Amino acid sequence: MVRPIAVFPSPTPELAQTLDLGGYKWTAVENELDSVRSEPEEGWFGAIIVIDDEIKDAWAICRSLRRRDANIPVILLVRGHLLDELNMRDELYDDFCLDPFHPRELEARLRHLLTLPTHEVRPEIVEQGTLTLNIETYEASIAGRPLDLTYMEYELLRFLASSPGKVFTREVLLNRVWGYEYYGGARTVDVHVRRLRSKLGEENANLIQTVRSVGYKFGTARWN
Amino acid sequence: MVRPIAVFPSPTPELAQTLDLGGYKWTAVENELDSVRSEPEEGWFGAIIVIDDEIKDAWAICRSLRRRDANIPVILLVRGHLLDELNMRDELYDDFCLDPFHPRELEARLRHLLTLPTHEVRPEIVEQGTLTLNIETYEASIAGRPLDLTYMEYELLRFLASSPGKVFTREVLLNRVWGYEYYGGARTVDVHVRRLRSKLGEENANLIQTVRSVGYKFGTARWN
DNA sequence: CTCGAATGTGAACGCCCTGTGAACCTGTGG
DNA sequence: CCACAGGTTCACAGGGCGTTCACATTCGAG
Repeated sequence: MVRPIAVFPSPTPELAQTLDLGGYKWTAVENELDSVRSEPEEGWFGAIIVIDDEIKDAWAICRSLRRRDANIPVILLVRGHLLDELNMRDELYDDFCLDPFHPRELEARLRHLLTLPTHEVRPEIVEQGTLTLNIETYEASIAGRPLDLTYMEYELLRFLASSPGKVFTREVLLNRVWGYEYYGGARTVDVHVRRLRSKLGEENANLIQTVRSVGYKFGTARWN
Repeated sequence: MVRPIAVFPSPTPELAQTLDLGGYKWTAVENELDSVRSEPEEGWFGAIIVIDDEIKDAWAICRSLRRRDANIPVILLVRGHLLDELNMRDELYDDFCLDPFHPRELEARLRHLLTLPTHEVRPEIVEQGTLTLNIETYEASIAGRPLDLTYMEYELLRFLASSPGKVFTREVLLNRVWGYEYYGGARTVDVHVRRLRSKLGEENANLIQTVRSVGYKFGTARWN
């Protein structure tokens, strides 16, 4: 996952290390305003809020996150003597971990909360312009018109569309979408791109753009 | 709350005391079969499963609870050196607590998980289009015509129909409907799907749709 | 403009996924 | 002991679709 986790306040070295080792991207936020301003366009992946000195600020951020999008997973780090703070505020967080924490416990909680799609009430959907991909149902549609895609076409389109504008070489695509080492079938990508374009329709074929001598990218067409 | 919490295995004095002081009713269960047999008519309020000696039994109970997809909240009590057990089994529990536990931490987790209104009571009747499933009587009918389904056919149909449109892999279906680890009998799912389709009748056979290379789903597009 | 490399395009091959019928196994009731 | 129902596994056939190839077209450097 590329989306960052919001961390309040600036994490201790132990916390930063645990996040880094877990492969998570994170961004420190200093206050509620910051948690809004620093939020990336795709939204936070989750939030880790330390309940310690600045208790009021911490809860303010939680409320702010809940108000904006109830589905952002929130994990609290809380000192034992502050456990009572959680009482009557159950709706402001999803999980908590006693601080100081055991790295493996926090790791397990992060994995459980963040990698499990069950907690996401909203259907997992990728949207780019008029293109909509529903991860749960494996359905795709563009401008309301449903697309009948095969498995590989769907996977390729999803991969491209989830990083709009970014160029991928054929080799990278084979690795990430097909999942095996490059064996010499680079043209396979071309053919799938072609079928995708034809299924996207005349007016949307340029959603997948060729970058000559490099590869392909997904981009909303701004000129015709 | 009157519904009891299932506790596996028989709780230690500390655990029993924590539950009693929290005002929870609880029932000790000894094994998977017990967790089904002892379940009150209104269903369990939640479950506390200790991951310790009888690991396999513990997970079997979790799978069994998850099988009747009423969202029974499951909290694990796990020794630190067994944390790895949780890996890849995220769908089998909702929260965990390191054991030995601090009473106030467990108390907070119980309150957080059990008092939140996220866990609704299991539905008595599932209706999707012309399909009707009566949970109590195990009766199914489509367009008024009653269906004569076997137990597994009924469970499979109910699971699929309760998340219309969502695609499930054979592996997930074996886990959630059959309730065991995936050992290679994926074709079992195919055969049951085929029988379901034939019993649904010619005109409704497409209610269960094949998503090639992925799995099966119930119904068609949700978003149209 | 010319040429070579990169990409688009149509078609054909063949693997692997799924549907399907039937056998096998297990438990239950008579 | 047999008959039967229901669940699981197996073998085989058909077809979808991913891959590859040959050829056409386009692009860009010089």
